[in-house]
Amino acid sequence: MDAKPYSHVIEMLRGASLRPTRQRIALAKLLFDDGHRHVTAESLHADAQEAAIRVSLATVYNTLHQFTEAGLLREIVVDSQRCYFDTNTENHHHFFCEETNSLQDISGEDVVLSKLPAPPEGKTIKRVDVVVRV
Amino acid sequence: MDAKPYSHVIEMLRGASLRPTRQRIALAKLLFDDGHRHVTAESLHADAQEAAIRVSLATVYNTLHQFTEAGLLREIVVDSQRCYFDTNTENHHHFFCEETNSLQDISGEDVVLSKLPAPPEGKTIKRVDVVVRV
DNA sequence: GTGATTGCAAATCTTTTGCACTAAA
DNA sequence: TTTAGTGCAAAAGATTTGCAATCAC
Repeated sequence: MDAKPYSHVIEMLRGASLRPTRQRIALAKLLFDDGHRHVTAESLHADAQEAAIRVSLATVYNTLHQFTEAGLLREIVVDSQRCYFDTNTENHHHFFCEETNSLQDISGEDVVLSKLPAPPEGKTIKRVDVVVRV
Repeated sequence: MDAKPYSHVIEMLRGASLRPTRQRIALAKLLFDDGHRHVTAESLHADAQEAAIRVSLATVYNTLHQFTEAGLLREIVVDSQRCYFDTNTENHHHFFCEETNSLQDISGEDVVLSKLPAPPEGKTIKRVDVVVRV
């Protein structure tokens, strides 16, 4: 497997006004170099350890939240005990297997909501999340 | 406001093979006597304190889970930091206001999913949850 | 150099657990 | 009496925070 260059993640970070530090670059490469991923802070920290990247768990948490605020990641709520983050930020939904605690993307086109109620007075719909529990 | 009798919650508990103890009866009355409610363990514990019901937080947690297993409550996942429980166990969905952390029911008929993908190999759909974030 | 970022350890918050005590049957 | 249920305090697990050390610019 070819190691990809650093330039593209550095660009991405600069674009998000995030200083391209060693830790952020390494985590961004883990997250974005191999197609879409679903991670938790713990799992990404473990991946980093395995890849011999020295980064603390606190920094992983901070980084995941900064990336999410910058729109590079999306937080998925499927379990009230753990935060999941998705590198796919397009309109889409999820299968969640409660047995293995694993997520699988459902493309936006494969779910059609043909009826939806109006939001409560004075509110605007920010997002509609569909979770199919299997 | 008329105090309702105890008999109906005692029946309900017996029906669920749960011994009708003082604490369970009191919590069941708080939960089911006034229409549908959305609670967290903390909020129900606070309600109990206010109603001068002596019950520990651990018992509130245990009770909420027992009620959920018995099908009297349903757990709703909208926030990865906290568990919410809904006294409405019918097919329905939710608005979730991220500003106030409050839930509002959407009746089952008001959401129509006209397209849904097939579940992954060997899996069965257990439930489809739609959360409209406002 | 200067201010942003990091690491660590401690703190926080929600939830669970172990065990002696109490109460329903 | 017998066994399920409860309370408390301690433990556990996820996440956040404070602050000194380090790094990007």
